[in-house]
Amino acid sequence: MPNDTCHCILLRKASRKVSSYYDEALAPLGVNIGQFSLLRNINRLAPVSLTELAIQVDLDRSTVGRNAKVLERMGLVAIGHGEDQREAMLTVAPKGAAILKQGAPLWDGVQDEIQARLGAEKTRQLQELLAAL
Amino acid sequence: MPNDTCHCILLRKASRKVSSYYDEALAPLGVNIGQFSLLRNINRLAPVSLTELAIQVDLDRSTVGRNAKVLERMGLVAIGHGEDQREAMLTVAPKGAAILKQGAPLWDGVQDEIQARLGAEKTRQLQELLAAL
DNA sequence: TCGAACCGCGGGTATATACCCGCTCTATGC
DNA sequence: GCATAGAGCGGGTATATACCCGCGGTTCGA
Repeated sequence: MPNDTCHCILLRKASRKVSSYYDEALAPLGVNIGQFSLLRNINRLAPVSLTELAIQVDLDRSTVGRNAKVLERMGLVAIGHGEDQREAMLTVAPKGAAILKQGAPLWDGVQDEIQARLGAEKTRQLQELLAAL
Repeated sequence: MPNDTCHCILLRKASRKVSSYYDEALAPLGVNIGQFSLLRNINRLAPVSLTELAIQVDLDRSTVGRNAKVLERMGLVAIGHGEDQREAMLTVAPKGAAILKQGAPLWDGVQDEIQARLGAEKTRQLQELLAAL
């Protein structure tokens, strides 16, 4: 099996490449796809603790904590405390809600573009394969 | 389109997950899949400059430079100079060759495991889809 | 009620990744 | 031969990501 069919390396390449598509589209808003997606998840689950959010997005808790802190510095997310004093509860700030609204069509654009390029059937295949890995 | 069908986020998740499979398999050698793959590419192209290697592996030159420096610290790669005094020429050190030899069956194992799980047809589909992105 | 187990986080450390800037070396035109 | 343009790198900065450790808050059993 030749080196350039390594599933992992191909996946990583594709991941970097596709991420850059979304990053470019979202660049006018000053956020990247990782930040935008995290913001969406915070919005969906708010108020949510770091631990719960990390589980939901399938990332390490410390990673989510650091990424959330960047969003907080940007003024997109508020980090407060829950009843349990240990918990850092995340909510979307007004500025973050604005980004979500402005970003939605930009995100849709890239999404549609990719689906148009692949076609409906292959798009479905891709979703299925990625879930199966 | 629901949030959890974002092509980008799914790709990133799959990429992290699959990377961890390879990382686990290679852990006994003290290298991760990124390092192992880079080492393979250096071996394939040696002697090779940073710029050329970066083009081949589709990564930023500075990224390749930093990753190569880690491999050098590990004693797996030698970084010398070409005729052009500006060029950093990379070659695989003996210790790196040993890692390549020991790692090959470990890498094959994960590769086979994934293919067995997906089946031949879906494996082919995956390769095709990732290339089309 | 009080100590022990347990849970949630922050921060340290390390790699991965990209963009940009500045330095140095090379090549080219005059 | 020399000045200038261009190429190759290193390093700064910033985010992304994971693992581990220690601190502090909670809870529960004795």
